[in-house]
Amino acid sequence: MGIAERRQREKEKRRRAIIAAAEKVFFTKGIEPATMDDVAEEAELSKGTLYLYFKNKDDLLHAIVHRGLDILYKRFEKVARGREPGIEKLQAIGKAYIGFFQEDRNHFDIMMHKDPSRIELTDIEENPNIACCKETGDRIFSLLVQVIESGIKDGSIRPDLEPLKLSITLWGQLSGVFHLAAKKEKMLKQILGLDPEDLIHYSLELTTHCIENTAASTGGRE
Amino acid sequence: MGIAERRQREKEKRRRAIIAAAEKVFFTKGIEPATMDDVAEEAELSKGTLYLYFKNKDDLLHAIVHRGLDILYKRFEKVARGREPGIEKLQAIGKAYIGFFQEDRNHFDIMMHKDPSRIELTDIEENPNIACCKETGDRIFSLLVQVIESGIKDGSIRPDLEPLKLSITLWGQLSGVFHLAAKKEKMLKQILGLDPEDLIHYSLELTTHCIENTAASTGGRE
DNA sequence: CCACAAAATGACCGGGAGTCATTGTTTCAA
DNA sequence: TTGAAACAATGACTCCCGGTCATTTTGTGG
Repeated sequence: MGIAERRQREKEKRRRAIIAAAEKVFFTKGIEPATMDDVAEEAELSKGTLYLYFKNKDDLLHAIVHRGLDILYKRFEKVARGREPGIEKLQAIGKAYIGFFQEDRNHFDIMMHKDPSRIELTDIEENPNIACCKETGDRIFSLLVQVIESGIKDGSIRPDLEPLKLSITLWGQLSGVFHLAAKKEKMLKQILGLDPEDLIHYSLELTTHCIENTAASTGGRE
Repeated sequence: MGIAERRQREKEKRRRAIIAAAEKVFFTKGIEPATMDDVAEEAELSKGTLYLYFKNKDDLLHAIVHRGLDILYKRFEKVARGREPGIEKLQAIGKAYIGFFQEDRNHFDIMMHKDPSRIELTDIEENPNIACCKETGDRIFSLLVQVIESGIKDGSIRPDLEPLKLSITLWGQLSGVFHLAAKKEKMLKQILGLDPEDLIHYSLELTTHCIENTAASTGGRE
């Protein structure tokens, strides 16, 4: 009885096709100027059909944000797998974020515009898509917590720091600098003569310096 | 010839009255749900009149953001005046931000929703209100730069840090944590059992520890 | 009292988000 | 083969809201 399953697959496929069309439209026209009719045309569907797959424009946007978060998470995961000291993995995660910023600017911008921190508990029950988006956000947090814990264990990170609090703080701080760098890009460059990426690196160094365990008695690896 | 001047004053007064009405409406209904008709009714004016004083809804919002920034700046200025070491003034600025967060949550929320970093060079020439908003933002930055410079001079802040870069980084980091704390308030409390304000304090401590000059040879003041 | 300007008005327009009655398509039992 | 039930797609339509502009009201000076 594979009919139901086939239908399910086709539905999933169409859903992805709509997201792909929406990305194309949102990326080129910008979020607010882009209309649902635009997306419908790009997807070669009627507008009404879009609303069979997504609750509203916002929901569609969240699906894109979710894809972005997923891509970002995969970048993080890749560099956090190795056996390096925790502090180096944290740095690598920062660099991975910069890579995402440089190479997938479209997703980055949409994520900044409609950032994942919007997602609140109350929404989750009403909206499965958002809930799934939340999961990815949580996955990022727990990855950070793991890395920090491993860093404390291997002595590369100050042992007096609380992994959970620290991971949230780091995430908030880094996002803030990215946000600033992205939104004030022109201003930074033209008025202050600063390179946004340079600023992010600066922020990373500052933070790293601040959490690394300088009093490590185990005479350093390497 | 005081007629032109009086007219000018009256215009200014009406402008402020509209902003006051808009604050009332935006604060209670929320930014997107609130309509220009709502504001017009609250201000006891016709909708058309609003557009004699503000270019559009966004412009009106910026006026409110500007007021918020101004209030915040004044708080900063108050605590940055004294003769304390630079590092302590920086901490005090952080605390002042927390005070603003607690006591003027409405402005805070609007500033987070439509953050000042939106303001780009290109807009400035077309829109005097935005330009004036930018000024307040710059005032905050230059205050930070001053405090950092004073801190380096008095030996309380690491001398190898670049005041301009640092001030922007700190501002970005702090805003990021505030943003997270505000937007994920429920999630932090309910799932992780963390108090948002606690988190901000944590972030502040972390950063302070990171920029203070521990190698100060001058055996500490006090 | 008129003429002119400045200020205010609100009916109106355009456009986009979201709906829903209708139409088209697939499945399957009789 | 057919017809009816479930499922999927449609697009004309409604509603709402930001923004406009021809018209009216108010204030000023001769």
